[in-house]
Amino acid sequence: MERFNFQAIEKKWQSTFEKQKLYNNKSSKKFYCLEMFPYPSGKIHMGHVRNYTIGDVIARFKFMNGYNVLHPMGWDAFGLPAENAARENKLHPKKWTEKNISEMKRQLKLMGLSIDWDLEVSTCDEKYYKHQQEIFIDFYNKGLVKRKENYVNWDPVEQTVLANEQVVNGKGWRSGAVVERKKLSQWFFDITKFSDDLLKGLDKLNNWPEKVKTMQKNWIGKSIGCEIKFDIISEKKKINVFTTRPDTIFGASFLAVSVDHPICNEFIKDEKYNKFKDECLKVGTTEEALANAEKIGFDTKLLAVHPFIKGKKLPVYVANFILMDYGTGAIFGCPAHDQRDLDFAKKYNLEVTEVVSDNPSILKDFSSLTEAYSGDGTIINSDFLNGLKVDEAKIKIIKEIEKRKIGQKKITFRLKDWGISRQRYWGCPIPMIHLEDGSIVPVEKNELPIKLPEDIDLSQNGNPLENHKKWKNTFHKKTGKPATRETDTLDTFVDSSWYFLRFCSPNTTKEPFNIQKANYWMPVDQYIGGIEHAILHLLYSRFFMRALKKNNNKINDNEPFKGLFTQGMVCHETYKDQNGKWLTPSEVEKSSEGKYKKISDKSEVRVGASESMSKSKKNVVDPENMIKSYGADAVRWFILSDSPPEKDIQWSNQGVNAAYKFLQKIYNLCCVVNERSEEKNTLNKEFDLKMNSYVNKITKSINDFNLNVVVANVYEIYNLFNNHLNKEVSNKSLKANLINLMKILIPFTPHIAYECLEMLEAKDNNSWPKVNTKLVLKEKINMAIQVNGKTRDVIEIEKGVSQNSVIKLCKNNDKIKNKIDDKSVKRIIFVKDRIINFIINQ
RNA sequence: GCCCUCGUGGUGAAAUUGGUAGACACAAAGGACUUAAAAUCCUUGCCCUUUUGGGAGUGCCAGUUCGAGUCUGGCCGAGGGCACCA
Repeated sequence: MERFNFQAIEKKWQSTFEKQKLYNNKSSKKFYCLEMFPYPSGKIHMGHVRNYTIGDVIARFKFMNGYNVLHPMGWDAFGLPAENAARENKLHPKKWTEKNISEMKRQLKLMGLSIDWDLEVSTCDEKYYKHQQEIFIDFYNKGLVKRKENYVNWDPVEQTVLANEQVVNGKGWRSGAVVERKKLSQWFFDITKFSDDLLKGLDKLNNWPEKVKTMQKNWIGKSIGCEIKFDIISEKKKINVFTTRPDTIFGASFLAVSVDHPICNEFIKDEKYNKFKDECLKVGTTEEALANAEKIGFDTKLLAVHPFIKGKKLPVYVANFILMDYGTGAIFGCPAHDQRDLDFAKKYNLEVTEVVSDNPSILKDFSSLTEAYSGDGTIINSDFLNGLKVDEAKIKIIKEIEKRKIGQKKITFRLKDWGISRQRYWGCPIPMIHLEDGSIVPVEKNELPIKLPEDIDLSQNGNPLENHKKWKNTFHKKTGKPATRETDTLDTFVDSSWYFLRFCSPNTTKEPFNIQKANYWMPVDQYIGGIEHAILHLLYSRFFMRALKKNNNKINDNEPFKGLFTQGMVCHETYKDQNGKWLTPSEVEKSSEGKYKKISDKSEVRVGASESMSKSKKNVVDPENMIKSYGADAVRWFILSDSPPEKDIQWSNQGVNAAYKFLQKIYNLCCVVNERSEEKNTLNKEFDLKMNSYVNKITKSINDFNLNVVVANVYEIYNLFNNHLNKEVSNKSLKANLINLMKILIPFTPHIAYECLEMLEAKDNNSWPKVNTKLVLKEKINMAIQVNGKTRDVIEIEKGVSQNSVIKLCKNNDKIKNKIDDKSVKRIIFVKDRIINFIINQ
C-alpha cells in the first residue's frame, strides 16, 4: 500500500493544467462557463473556493462532454478598499492592487482550476478601461447618459456618493457613517428606458433561480394605474394623484401628499408644518422604522373637489407615508380598501366608505373593522361603476377620466436611473471635459484612454483627481480652448457590466470586444456567483447588453447570462473565550472528552452558532492552510459534499479530514486493482450494469447541480468496488470500471484523478464515460410489495416485468403468500418498475 | 407591515417528482487488530418482542388517494428580501 503524496502530485499536475485549454477542436458546440470575478482584496477566502470549485466542475464536465469551453478569470480591480489601504499603508492603490492580484492568482492556481489564464483581464488596466470609456461615449451619443442635479447620499467619511442600495439603515454600507443628503450634479445611465424590457426579459430566463427573478421583478416594480387631477377649492392649483386603484375613486375621503410635494412650499414658514416635517425625518428612511411608525399627517386646510361626486370635498393632508420620488408624490385615500389609508383615516376621523365587496348583501362595518379589504369583488356605492368587477371598473373609470380630460392611464416603475458618478480616485475616469462656456463634451475617441494620474496625494480629504490640477486642466482638442476634465470616476458596477464580453477577445485593441467572437461565445451559458448580486450587478449587466445592442445591432443577444446559479455561503462555528473575545478556529482545539479548549492556556471555550465566515467574528479558515494540510483535491471534495451547492455549508476540520481519508482510499483502490492479476469473470455483467447505472445517475445529477448527490454516489461506487474485490469479477472489468470512476472524478478532484488514470494506463482521458442505454434498460430494480399500502417485502427484479409475473412471484414469496389468498384480494395496484399493492379485506 | 423560501434522526442531508422514508457522510457507543496509541475494519442506533416479527414516525391539525416527506386547506416555527410604491 502506497501513501498518496498529494503535495508532489498536485504540483505535477498543476503545471499541466496551466497549459491546458478546454477547447475541443472537433467541436462546434460552445459552452461559456463563468464565475463572478473576485475583488482583489489580498487573499482568497472559502467563499471563492466554493464558487470556483463549482465552476470548475461544470467547465471540466462540459469539456469532457465534447464542448468548446470558455473558462476565464479576471479581477474586479477598481474600488474603494484600495484607496483605504493606500492611506493606511502608504502604498499606491495600483501597487496594492497589483500585489493582491499576483498573490490571489498564485493561490487560485493551487486549487487546480481549469482557468485559461491567457484570457485574464483586470478592470484597472488601462487596456480594459480605455474601452469602457469608449462605451461611455457611445452611450452618451445614443442618449443613454444623462446629467441630473439630484439629492445624493453623501458619505462624510468616504467623501463620496453612495447608491441607495449602498445605504444600509441610513449608514454607508462600508464606512458605517451616517449618510447625509446633499445636492450634486451627477452622471446617470438611463436604465429606466429599458424598464419594461428588463422586466419582460426575465420570463425567458428559464435557467435562473425563481428567487432572483422575483427580486428583480420587485425591484423594477411595474404598476399600472392612472393619474387624476384634483382641483383645489379657491386656489388655482391642482393636485395630480397617481393610483393603481382608480376603481375605488368613489370611496375616496382625503388626499395625501409627500412632505417634499411642491404644494408644501407655502407652509415653509409654518411652525406646525416644520415640526411635522422634523417628525417625519426623525422616523428615518429605513423600511423597518417606517413599518413600525405611526401614520401621521398635517392638515393643510385645503380642500379638493371630488371629480365624480358633486359637492363632495376632500381634505388635503401631508402624510409621512407618501414618498415624492414615486408616482406623483400624491394619492387619494380610500380607507376601506387600503390598510395605510384606513389607519390614517381612523386616526383623523375621516370617512370610510365601502366600494368593493366580496358579498354585497352583507356590508362591512369599518368603524369596527381594523383590516382594509383589498381583494376582488363587486363595486358598490359607486354610481356608474356599480355591479362591475374590479378589473372591469378599472377600465371603465380610466376611460371616463380620459374622456373628461382630468387624467390618463399611466404605467409607473419603481426602478430609478443608475447614478454612476463617484468622487473617488481608484476608478475609471469619465471621458468628458467641461468647457469654459459651461458646456460638457466627450473627449475625442483617439485621445483614449484618459489615464488615471499616478502621482496623487491621498493624504488630503476628498477626491484626489479634483486636487490634481495638472491632470484636471486640459484643452478641447477641436477648438484648442482650455477645459477641465471630469473628475468623477465610474461606479465599479460599470466595470463588471461588460467584462464577460471582454473575455471573448481580451487582447483586441481596436474595440471593446470582437463582435464575431462575442456572438460565438455569448451568452454566458452558466454564470455562478453569490446571491448578494441578485439585483444590482445582474440587472446592470442586463441593461448593458441592451444598451450595447442599441449602439450596434450586429450584437445577437440582449441577455448576458443564459443560466445562473447562486451558491450558498461557507459557515463555521464561532468561538469565544472566557472574557467573551472571539477566537479563530486555529486558536481552539477539541479535547479527548469532546470539550473545546483554548490552545494557549487550556481554558474552556464557548461554542456559538455556525455563521457565515467573517473577519469580525474570526470564524474564518484560510484556504491555503487547508490546501497545505489536506491537499486541494480534499478541500474541493469536501466543499462539494454534504450540502447542496445552493445552500449554506458548514466548514469543519472533521469533514475535510474525512474527504482526505476517502481520497487516500481511492488511491489505494487503484493501486490494488492495478496490481491484481487473477482472472475470474462470472460476475462481470452485474458489476458492469451497476457501474453503468451510476454513470447515468451522476451525469444527470451534474446537469441538475446536485453535486452533493454525486459525492454520495461516488462513495457508493467505492463501496461497490470494495465489496467486489474479493468476488469473482475479472480484473479487466474492475479496471475498465475503475477508469470510468476516475474520469468521473476529474471535474471534482482533478489531480488525483489524472494521477490514477496515468497509473492505470488509461487512454482518452478527456472524454466523459459513455452511458450504455441498452444496459440501462437491463438494470435491475427493487420493487416494493405492499399489502394495504404497507411494504411487506422488497424483491429485486429486472426492468419491465409484467404484472402477472410479479403476482406469480408474490404468490411464491414466503412473506407474502399467506396474506394474499384469492378470496381476500379485492384489488391489485401495479405500477411497472415501482410497486405492487394488494388491497385485501381485513 | 408586505413579498419569497424552507421545516425529514445527535448533525449535514438523500428520496427516481404521488410509490421501500432516512441513501451517503459526520459525530457517538460497542467490538476486532495492537504491549499501547494512531491508522484501519466490523457492529449498533425510535418503541414492543430473546429472535422471527409487529407498531409509531418527515413541525402541528385536518383533507384527497389503494398509497402523502411530496398534493389541498388551516395553524405554528425558522430564514431571506424590501424602496410604507399608492
